[in-house]
Amino acid sequence: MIYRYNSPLGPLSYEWDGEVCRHVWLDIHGPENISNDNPVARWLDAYFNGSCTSLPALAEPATSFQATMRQGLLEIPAGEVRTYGELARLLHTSPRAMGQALGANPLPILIPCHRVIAADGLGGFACGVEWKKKLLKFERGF
DNA sequence: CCATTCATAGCCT
DNA sequence: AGGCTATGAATGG
Repeated sequence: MIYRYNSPLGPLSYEWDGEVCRHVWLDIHGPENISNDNPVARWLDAYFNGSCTSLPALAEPATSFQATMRQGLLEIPAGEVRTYGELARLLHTSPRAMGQALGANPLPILIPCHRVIAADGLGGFACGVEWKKKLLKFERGF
């Protein structure tokens, strides 16, 4: 089931199948099903409140590399950022592959891919850099 | 200092 | 298999 969540930064959608969260979209994706009675909504409530709670159950990563990347991303504390190059060295891969893998990440925000920026600037964001800017500004505010 | 080029690794068709 | 990146470092003007 696809749900809608109205965050202070704008509307977003996510798919919760009762067991795990499968997708997150940073726009209005499907029909407008508002529900606060699932782990994803509760996590989002906490997140936009500035507090950290344990993540809801997430769908298994498609590849082992994505699993590694997810692990690496979760190491980044809120409000901090890493560059693609730093993460690439950390995960023993190349910066280019990082961008590719991050762009393929189906779970933005939950997996904090917005905390990864280019060495000399913001870098890109699959759902629009506006979201990335807003998220980083929001996290810096705390 | 700005523009262009290339190496690089994982993803998609 | 080939092309495509949400890069980064090196090179040339």
